[in-house]
Amino acid sequence: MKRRRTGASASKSGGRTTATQGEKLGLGQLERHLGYFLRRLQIRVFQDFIQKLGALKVRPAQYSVLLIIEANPGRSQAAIGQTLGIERARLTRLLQELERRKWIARVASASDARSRCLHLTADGEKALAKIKDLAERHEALLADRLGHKLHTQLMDSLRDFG
Amino acid sequence: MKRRRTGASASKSGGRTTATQGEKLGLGQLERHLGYFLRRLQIRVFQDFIQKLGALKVRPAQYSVLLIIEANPGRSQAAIGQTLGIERARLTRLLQELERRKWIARVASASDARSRCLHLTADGEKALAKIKDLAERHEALLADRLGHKLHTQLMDSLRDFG
DNA sequence: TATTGTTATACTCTATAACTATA
DNA sequence: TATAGTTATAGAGTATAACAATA
Repeated sequence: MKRRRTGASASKSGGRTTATQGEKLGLGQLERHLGYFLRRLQIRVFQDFIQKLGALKVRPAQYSVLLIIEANPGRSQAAIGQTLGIERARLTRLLQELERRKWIARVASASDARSRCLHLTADGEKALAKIKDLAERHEALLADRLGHKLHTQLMDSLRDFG
Repeated sequence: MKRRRTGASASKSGGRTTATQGEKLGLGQLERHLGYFLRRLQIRVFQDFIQKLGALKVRPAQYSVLLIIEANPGRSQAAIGQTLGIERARLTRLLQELERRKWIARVASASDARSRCLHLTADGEKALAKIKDLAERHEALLADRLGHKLHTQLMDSLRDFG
């Protein structure tokens, strides 16, 4: 018996009253939903990221925006929002925070007065170097935990759904 | 050319001024992070779930709690929270909503006066039957979109991380 | 008319802390 | 002292709507 899925292992006449410690319940139909397992793993991955990047106070969404700006300097907020699936109102606040920290600059577009072109500042590039270093360690740990084979396999499977 | 990953396809002298429509930027280092793809897919899956269950106003977290109660009637909030990784303060509010809808009942525990045992009501069982029906359609569509082979593969890979 | 970026509101979810009543 | 459940607060993320400036 490896795992107890349904058991009514009541704490009634049990030896100790250590209560509900370590008891795991059955998942029922939840066992059949990919979304559930996807969510659980995603939360674990993000929590590790947030913890590892905690010292620099960088959240996953901020990190993703910095990487996109680095890879596509001079593009508009609209383009970045569309790429990452971040709603423009949310992106505005997110970018304000990055600008407050002097990591990015928003310059008026020459071709469209409504647009603002996004760039990393020198400070931003320096900060991002550190951030990427920590992020790589995070990813390496994740690959270790999942097994490098599964890590690659999952990446390849999921990448085609962006 | 299927997808443009990095291109500097500026809208300067382009034929139309249809702007940023359909332009996708490169992901840069983001391409190497499993968490990113995990998150994107999870969001898509949940959005489809929420849309399909929208008529019944059931969110994924509520659904998961109903299924756990169904599979483990009479258990405490603490046990359910631990199983699903839902913090107890959050679970309290979530259960209050389900109780308000008469889908669950919380009865005082005989063995521990602090505890409340959770059960589905008759209404709750009826509602859950409908909900499960919609949830199965959601899962079937997901399997279709991912391909049944990949769907199974992902389930098997992710299940072992709960 | 449509789009860019901004502000504002509301709701969900997560993370805490503090409190009560029991154990 | 530790646990079960509750209340409250703060922050992130998501979903809207409305607005000004520009296309």
